[in-house]
Formats: sequence, C-alpha cells, structure tokens
Amino acid sequence: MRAEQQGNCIIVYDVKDFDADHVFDCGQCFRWNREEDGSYTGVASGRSANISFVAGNFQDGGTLRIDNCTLEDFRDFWCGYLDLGRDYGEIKRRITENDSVMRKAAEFGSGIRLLRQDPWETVISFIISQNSNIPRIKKCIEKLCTMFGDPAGEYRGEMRYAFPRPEQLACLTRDDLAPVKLGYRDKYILSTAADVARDGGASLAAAAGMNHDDAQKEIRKLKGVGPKVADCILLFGLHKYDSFPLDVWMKKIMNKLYGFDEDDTRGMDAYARSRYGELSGFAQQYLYYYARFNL
DNA sequence: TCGCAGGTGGTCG
DNA sequence: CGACCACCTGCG
Repeated sequence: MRAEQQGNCIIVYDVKDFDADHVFDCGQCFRWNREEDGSYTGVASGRSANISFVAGNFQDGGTLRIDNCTLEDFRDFWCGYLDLGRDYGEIKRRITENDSVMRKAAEFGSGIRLLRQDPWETVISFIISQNSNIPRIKKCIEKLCTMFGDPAGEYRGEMRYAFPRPEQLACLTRDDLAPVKLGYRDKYILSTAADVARDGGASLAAAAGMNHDDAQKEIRKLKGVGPKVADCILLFGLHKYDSFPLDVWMKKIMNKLYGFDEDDTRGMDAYARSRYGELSGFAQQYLYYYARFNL
C-alpha cells in the first residue's frame, strides 16, 4: 500500500478488498452519503472528506482517493478509520473454509470493511437506530450534528459539523431535542449523554478491554442499549470483532441460510461465536449485506 | 387508515 | 428469567 498527495487529496495505491458501496452502505455508519459519481461524502471524527475507489486488477486491488485530506490526516486518521492495514483476503479465507453459505455471502459483499468508528458516536447512533429505518436514522443524526455539533469547516459548498460531544448533549432538555425528532429515544440520549459525560468516557474505554460478555453487560447499563445495540457498539465503536449483532435482517438470513428459528438469537449467537470466534463481526457484515440485497 | 421499520424498558407470571 | 406490548415518527 502506497499513499501520495495530489493537491488537496490523497491517492492510495494497491488497496485490496475495498468497495465504497459495500463499506458505506452495509449498515455500520450513518454519516456517509453517495454522490452521483459513486463516491461517498461524509464526516468522521470532525473531518469531512469525499472517498472514491477505482477498481484495478485482481492482484493489486485498486486505487483509493480521499479528497480534502493531507498526508498527515491520512496517516493519523483515515488509514485507521478505513481499516486499510487489515488483510481482508485472509479473513475471507478463514471464515469461508468449509462454509459454502459464507463463501457466497463474502463473495457478494467482497469489498466490505469494518470502519473503526468513534465509540461515543456509535453509542448515540445505534440508540437512535432502534425501531427505526436508515433514512430516518440518518436524518436524525445529521440534525443532531448541525444543531449541537461543532462546525467542522465548509466542504463542497456546505458547512459540515462534527458529532456533538457528550457534554454538548448532556446539558440539553427534551424540548431542546424536539426538532431532532428522536421520538421516545430522546430520554435515552439524554440519560446516556449524562452518564458518559460524567465519567469522561471511562466506562466505554473500560468495556473495550473486557471480554465480550462483560463488555456487553457494561455497555447495557446505558439507557436505550439492549443486546442488539450493545453488540453494534462493541463491534463498530469498540472494535471488538468477536461481536455478532443480530437484527431483524440477520435473524431472517440465519433462518434462511442456516435453518435457525427466527427468534433463536441465543442459538445464532452461540453458533457464530463458536464458529467464527474473533472474526464473528466480519462474518456478520457479509451476512447482513447479503441479506439486505437478497431477501 | 394502519402497519411497520436495523429494539428496548417496564411489567407480569 | 421469558413472554408480552407500548412507544415517537415517517412512509407506503
């Protein structure tokens, strides 16, 4: 992998297993929007950018273009955020071994990568996601950022905003949040923001160092965080790859492809975590993406 | 109009 | 501990 600066953007060569649609539209993130040219524009950790990928040959992968980015930004942040240091080919080899179903799913979503997102942002984002749908979730989050987040500069003619910090939400009232249209989730957001602001994110950081079950138990102390949201936070925000979030789509696809009863989440979780272990999260993403486009 | 959408908290047996 | 069910809001 080789990166070089060209004007206001970074070109990364020889990037393998990357497909912008797979990465930004596989349900893990909510602040990236597809442009007409197939690139994605978004904000992560207060940095706005436009990301596009041009597939090259099979051996060397392709070329990744990150606009509005310096070499320093790339090294300090985007390289890690986009998880470019990980060999997804090896991951796919391991989870598809003797598993024709997984092979099919991994082939379908072959360019998926797990973004290394901010813990706090994933906590709030996935609390908002409960019992809702993606367009609405994205609207809520964007509104939350424009109303309460710090301005993060103008990009492509639009002012961009960082995700609000815990203390920026903890001081609000339900009336303040009303324009965001969070519905009944507003009280969960306020309670969770107060908790995280109080300990400065220490409990989140602590959870990152625990085993899966203890970490889940810790995260679930937050209001509005049940088993599904907790696993999303663990996987997407705390980068605990042995998590296997089970939402309605996963339940459907696990039923269809592996024959589990749709309400047997215990069984599915036990199966996935024993079979895929530290790679459960990757397996989940391939299956989820496959389900979204094949059910 | 009404059910449903990336679930969860509260309540009850 | 497991099985219900109400819940904000927007959309078809």
